[in-house]
Amino acid sequence: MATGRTERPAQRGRGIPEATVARLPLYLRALSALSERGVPTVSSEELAAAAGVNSAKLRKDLSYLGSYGTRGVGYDVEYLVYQISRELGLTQDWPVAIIGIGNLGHALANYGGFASRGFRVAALLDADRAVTGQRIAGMAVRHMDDLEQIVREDHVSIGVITTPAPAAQEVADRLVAAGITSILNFAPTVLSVPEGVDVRKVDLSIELQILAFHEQRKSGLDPVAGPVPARPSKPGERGDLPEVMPA
Amino acid sequence: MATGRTERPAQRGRGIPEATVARLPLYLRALSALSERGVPTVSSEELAAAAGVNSAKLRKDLSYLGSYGTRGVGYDVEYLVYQISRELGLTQDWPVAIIGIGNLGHALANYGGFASRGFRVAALLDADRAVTGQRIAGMAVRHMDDLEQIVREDHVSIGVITTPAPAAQEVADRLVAAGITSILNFAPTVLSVPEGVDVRKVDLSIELQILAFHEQRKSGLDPVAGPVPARPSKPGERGDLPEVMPA
DNA sequence: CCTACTTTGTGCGTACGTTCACAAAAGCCT
DNA sequence: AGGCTTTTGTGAACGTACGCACAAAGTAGG
Ligand SMILES: NC(=O)c1ccc[n+]([C@@H]2O[C@H](COP(=O)([O-])OP(=O)(O)OC[C@H]3O[C@@H](n4cnc5c(N)ncnc54)[C@H](O)[C@@H]3O)[C@@H](O)[C@H]2O)c1
Ligand SMILES: NC(=O)c1ccc[n+]([C@@H]2O[C@H](COP(=O)([O-])OP(=O)(O)OC[C@H]3O[C@@H](n4cnc5c(N)ncnc54)[C@H](O)[C@@H]3O)[C@@H](O)[C@H]2O)c1
Repeated sequence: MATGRTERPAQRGRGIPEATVARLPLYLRALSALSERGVPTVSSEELAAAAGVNSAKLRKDLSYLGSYGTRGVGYDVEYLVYQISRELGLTQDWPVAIIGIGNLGHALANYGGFASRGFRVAALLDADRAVTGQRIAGMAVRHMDDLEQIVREDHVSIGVITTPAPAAQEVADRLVAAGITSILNFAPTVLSVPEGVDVRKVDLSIELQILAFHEQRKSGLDPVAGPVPARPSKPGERGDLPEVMPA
Repeated sequence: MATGRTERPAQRGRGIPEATVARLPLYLRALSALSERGVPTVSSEELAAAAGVNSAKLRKDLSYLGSYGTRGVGYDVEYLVYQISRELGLTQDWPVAIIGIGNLGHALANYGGFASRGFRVAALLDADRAVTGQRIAGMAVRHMDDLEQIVREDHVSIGVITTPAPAAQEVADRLVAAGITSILNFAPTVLSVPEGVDVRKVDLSIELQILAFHEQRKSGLDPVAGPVPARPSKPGERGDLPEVMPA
């Protein structure tokens, strides 16, 4: 979707690596817990343990934000909470719209953890008139017809897609057309969106398959055979159990 | 949780990179769609487009499984479906237990996409006696007391944790003690488990925070200031708006 | 059988991410 | 005031991942 020349090859905006960005929320969560317990300062070693990462990695991650630690002491918990929140953009309000209020959309709508960090569920949307009008968690489900208006009036910037897979691309297109530039997709499909729009996916099925792969490695010895579909007919074909790894 | 010396530094088992394993389910999904449409063969270019990846990456990924393509033609769809399924361990049955049947557990229990690829919901479990005994998707919710027995008798190897965060570690410990070696965790906590147990997490809040970070980069110019907690009192302290990046 | 075309499989350069290890900085104790 | 301890911040080494580009391998057509 780009010429692949002098765009922004890796590091976006300033210079925080993507891998670091993905860990900042983890640190923030650990710090919030410490904050609630009234802990004033924390060392990189302790915080790293709480977040489940290597302490050198944590220090390097934090160093991208600035030099907020004190040698010999550690990091001031409150101050670091603020700095990470600010970097992640959590000091402002992010209205979220959930599209597709079925099983999963219901669960998300009822979920309290949403609101905790500046994410406010601004709208629930569905295409089915049997669903629209229902009230969930004190909020009326609106019809897709109102999408553009809602996005505009409520300044929605993040859309969460929980429709069936076949509808996801179409919904994404409408969200983008309405001006949304960040999408969290729960439907098991690859969404294609224009440059400048961020899509992240949550895919239960993929997670399970990755677990199954490792599980197979651990318990059994090697992939289990089954009814093998014949190799595409080729002249000079050998057996149909192609297991050896050619060096 | 390990000595950190001569364990298994990166590539597990044989030699499929973790990044590749994470993409195989994507290819499998695209291939399944092609298969249903009756497409007999597919080129790396087409399949890569369907999966949303670079074609060279796809070819390299597939090359780890063996040499299953035909030059000048492409890959036989059915055959590749089988080979990837086998490698991921999807030719065998993986009974799954869901622990914590609240909002999210309910949604997962009702979710059809679970069963599609060898993953069978073998049990629903909860600690609350007001929940146990209910029937969801034709299945009775069992009490946590029966956990060990269920894991043993139904050969459950994958546990899905959908309890509140404070209970997650305790539940994980029990799952591990019962013999489970793969956990999918939806609770926003870092789980610590012994070596040999795989944990993957699905964390809505983290995904949203990552989106917010990029959103802030796109729309606003730089992190937005707010009520700044004073820097930890230090001798020789300047103002309290630490924005500049020291070179 | 030979030529032209298509597409795989992979070597290689580059970018990115992780971890070790240590000097420099800061607090603390005597 | 000075030395000792703690802990940060980062240079450097290593390992993993990505994507280009191309030779090799195969098909198709005459
Ligand atoms: N339920 C789960 O636990 C679960 C788990 C993982 C993934 N998913 C995925 O999440 C998605 C939703 O799952 P679900 O179980 O909630 O499905 P569901 O069928 O219960 O709900 C889907 C909702 O989307 C609405 N919808 C359909 N087309 C629409 C459109 N074009 N615009 C707006 N709304 C539309 C439907 O009216 C319905 O209310 C699916 O893609 C599913 O694969 C679900
Ligand atoms: N609901 C969502 O959309 C959503 C989204 C993202 C993450 N989460 C996370 O998923 C988890 C579940 O969310 P929820 O909304 O379904 O919560 P919930 O409170 O509706 O359900 C939790 C269930 O777990 C059971 N439980 C509690 N302690 C238990 C224990 N020790 N053993 C077994 N069962 C126990 C409770 O009885 C209850 O039925 C939470 O950690 C939440 O943060 C939920």
